[in-house]
Amino acid sequence: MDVSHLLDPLNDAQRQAVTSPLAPTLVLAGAGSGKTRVLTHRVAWLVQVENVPPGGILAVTFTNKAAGEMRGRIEAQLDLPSAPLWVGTFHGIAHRLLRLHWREAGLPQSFHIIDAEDQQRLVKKIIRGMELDESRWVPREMAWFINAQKDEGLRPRHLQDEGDLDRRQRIRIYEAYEDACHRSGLVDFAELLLRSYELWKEVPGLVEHYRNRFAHTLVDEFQDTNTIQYAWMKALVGSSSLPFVVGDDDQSIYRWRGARVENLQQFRRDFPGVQLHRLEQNYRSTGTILAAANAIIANNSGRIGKKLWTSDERGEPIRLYRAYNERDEAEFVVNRVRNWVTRGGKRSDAAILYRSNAQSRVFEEYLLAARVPYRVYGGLRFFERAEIKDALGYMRLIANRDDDASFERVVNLPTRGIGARTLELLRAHARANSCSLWQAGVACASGLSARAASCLNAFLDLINRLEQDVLDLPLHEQVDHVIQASGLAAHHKKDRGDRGEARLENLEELVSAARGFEPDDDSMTPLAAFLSHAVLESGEGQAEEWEDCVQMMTLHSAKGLEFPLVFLCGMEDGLFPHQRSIADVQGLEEERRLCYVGATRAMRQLFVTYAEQRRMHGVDSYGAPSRFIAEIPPELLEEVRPRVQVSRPAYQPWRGRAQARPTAVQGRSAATQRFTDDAPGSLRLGQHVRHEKFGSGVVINIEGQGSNARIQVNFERQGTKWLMMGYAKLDVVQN
DNA sequence: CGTGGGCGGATTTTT
DNA sequence: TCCGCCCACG
Repeated sequence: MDVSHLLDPLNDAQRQAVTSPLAPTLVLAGAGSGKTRVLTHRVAWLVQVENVPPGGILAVTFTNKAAGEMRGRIEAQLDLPSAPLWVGTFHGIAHRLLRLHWREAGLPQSFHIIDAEDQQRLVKKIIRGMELDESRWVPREMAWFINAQKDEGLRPRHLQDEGDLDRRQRIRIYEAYEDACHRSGLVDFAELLLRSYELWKEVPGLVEHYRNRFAHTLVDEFQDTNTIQYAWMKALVGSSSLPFVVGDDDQSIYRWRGARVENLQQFRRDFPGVQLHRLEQNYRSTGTILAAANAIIANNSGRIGKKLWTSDERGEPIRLYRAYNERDEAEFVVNRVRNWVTRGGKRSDAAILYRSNAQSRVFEEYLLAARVPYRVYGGLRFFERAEIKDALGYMRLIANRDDDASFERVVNLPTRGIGARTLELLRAHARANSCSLWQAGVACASGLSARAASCLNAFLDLINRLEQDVLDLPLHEQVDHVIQASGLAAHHKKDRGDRGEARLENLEELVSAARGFEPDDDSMTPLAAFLSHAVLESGEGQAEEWEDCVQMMTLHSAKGLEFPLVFLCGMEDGLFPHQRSIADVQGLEEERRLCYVGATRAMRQLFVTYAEQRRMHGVDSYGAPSRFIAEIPPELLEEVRPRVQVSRPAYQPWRGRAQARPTAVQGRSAATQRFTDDAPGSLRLGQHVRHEKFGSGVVINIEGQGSNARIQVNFERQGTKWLMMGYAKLDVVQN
């Protein structure tokens, strides 16, 4: 068979990896080195050259997006439907296994998946049920604890209190949580993985069956696997199936949620004779950007080792901007974006990256003021919105009356006279009889006041009736009917204004989502399949109209993306690297990897900015420039400094000795200092000025324009004052 | 049962 | 500073 179409588009290293002999294989794939291409071509190679039937291949990723992309590219590559291949996320595949083997897994056939929010609510409910102090046993932290145990493969019975009373209590909460999940048939995300791992371990013959079926297991982003995912893969692969894993230890940024970079090294130990390939040629960035990224990451210890190179030109230097404060930083970035657009660039080619979400606000304000369209990634996603979860709550209750979380969610939404008193009674009854709230409702209807009883009965009847109404309807009509008949639609319609309207639109969008939904698993009802889909696939991009806009996101969410123009903002010690990660080496190295990820997002031009002063949580703080800046070789950097210039002739530059500010990069002065045209030609924030009466100070705010503008100056001796531009006699201090 | 004010807490995020 | 949560009040 002619395989030239398969191999021609590959470079040497990629070709080596794709055609790797049938042995355990590890591909170290640097940023932008064509990792996905290698994975998809490997699948095609296995099918077309090694004659592996597509059904014998399992490909695992972390995100639905990556899974979708891989599936699409495999289909294009093979030119046949990829249905027989199992391509999915760890969670999606675990889910599929549990649906197929629910009995062996000890789950009810109708088990439901709960998302992180549901989980936290449930944990909170349990803590309350145990009459524990919620400020001491913080639900969020307890949920975290439970997930961390599950990620390590640990059940309560595996845990010892070690004589520690706190720990003992945490284990009890974990136990109580497990009981509750069991009673209601609920499965959280970590449980999907752990349960399917236990399936391998405890059901005789099952893992052998899958081992035989999947002769090849491919794993993407291997550096992100946690303990249980690694153990799961290892158990599946056994000694007869062949693993092909791709990852980059330098891009491991999820240690804090259980990811183990060590799994890469562990893989080499666990599978002797591993074929190791390195993809080091980068097709994304300029030489300068790569040199900087390489230099930064070289400061980490214990790397497997890898050095990116490119045949691309050196390109522009990395530009460093030292802002006076976060507003100045935002203004600079916005000006640069406008500049880019003026010169014909697309807004969507520009990305503003930052360490934490809170930083987006200032950028948003300035982009808004400059009327530059933007999009912030990382808000609530479609299926996480309250109104959507309410509607799904009804659907879930229809599918499973014992789903307490959904019961509580919708029992009084819209309000129908079932208040806290009634609910407390039901909870007590449910607790006493170890039954669900629904069962408690059926049982205690008589023990309530006539009024409460009739309200409650009306609700029980409503749910029963909805189930009947919906029985023979196609999925989207089921959803529509429930939204209407439950009163949810009317409830939001009452709320005049943007918010209610937006919620109604989202509910309509839910109906469309249901209309477009294609179940991929016929062991479930379409409704059950849709509900699982809604939890596992949180709906990124749902109902998002696409416009050419500036992209804003955290460094974490930028992983895997690329942009011609990138701004790495807020590069200050304490913010990035984050204060909470600075103390230990591991934490700091992860921050450094994050910096590496950020830098390697840039294709043509990288800007690095930091603010000398930053207002956070209402307090001003003064951070030193990020230590990562100093790790960039100075010859790659060019410091951008605003031209110190006054727009109005009224301001006479003060002819004193220039106040030298410390150079941006500590201990280095090689960064080329050049005055550029960034200042809009007026007094800028951070400008040192002198007033004949108040003395010297610093401009900290500017409002308005022209002679009507007001400026706020922080005077050394007099404190802050607002001054009218037109009247104040200010001298600019050259600095 | 719904709202407003006081309080505490405030990396990073997918599934 | 700002957001979300809880409780007290109308």
